[in-house]
Amino acid sequence: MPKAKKIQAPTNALPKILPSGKSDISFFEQVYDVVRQIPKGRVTSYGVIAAFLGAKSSARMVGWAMNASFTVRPKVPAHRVVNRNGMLSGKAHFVPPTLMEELLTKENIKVENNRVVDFEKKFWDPAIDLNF
DNA sequence: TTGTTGACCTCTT
DNA sequence: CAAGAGGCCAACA
Repeated sequence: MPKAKKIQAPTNALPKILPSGKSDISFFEQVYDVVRQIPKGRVTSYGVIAAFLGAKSSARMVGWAMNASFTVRPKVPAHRVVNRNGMLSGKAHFVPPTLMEELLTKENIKVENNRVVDFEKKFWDPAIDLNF
């Protein structure tokens, strides 16, 4: 389960402007920006974030971003991100593994069987409250 | 440099 | 309805 692997923040985690002027900031950094703005007491999913950033099929990358999020500052509320079904798939990656559930509980989000209760009500869509 | 591995999602059998 | 496969792309061995 928790392999306790050390993961470094992506080398291109900082805003980066390419000579071609094509790309502005890295995918990872965009993910962090979105996650940081998740309102307290709300949750969202990997896929939605990916889709919001224009990488619909890159939900896995959001997962990787979360994996490295612990090494990134300012801190990212990774516990507010769950999978499509509202399940705490990343729970095992927290230290301790119970931390994710605890943090959510503190924010009035009930968790049962590794799943967020009333997920649809707590769900937060970046496309709604965020204007890019 | 190539191959494997994901905190996922969706479409297809 | 359940299970499998493909796709995405960065990090690692």
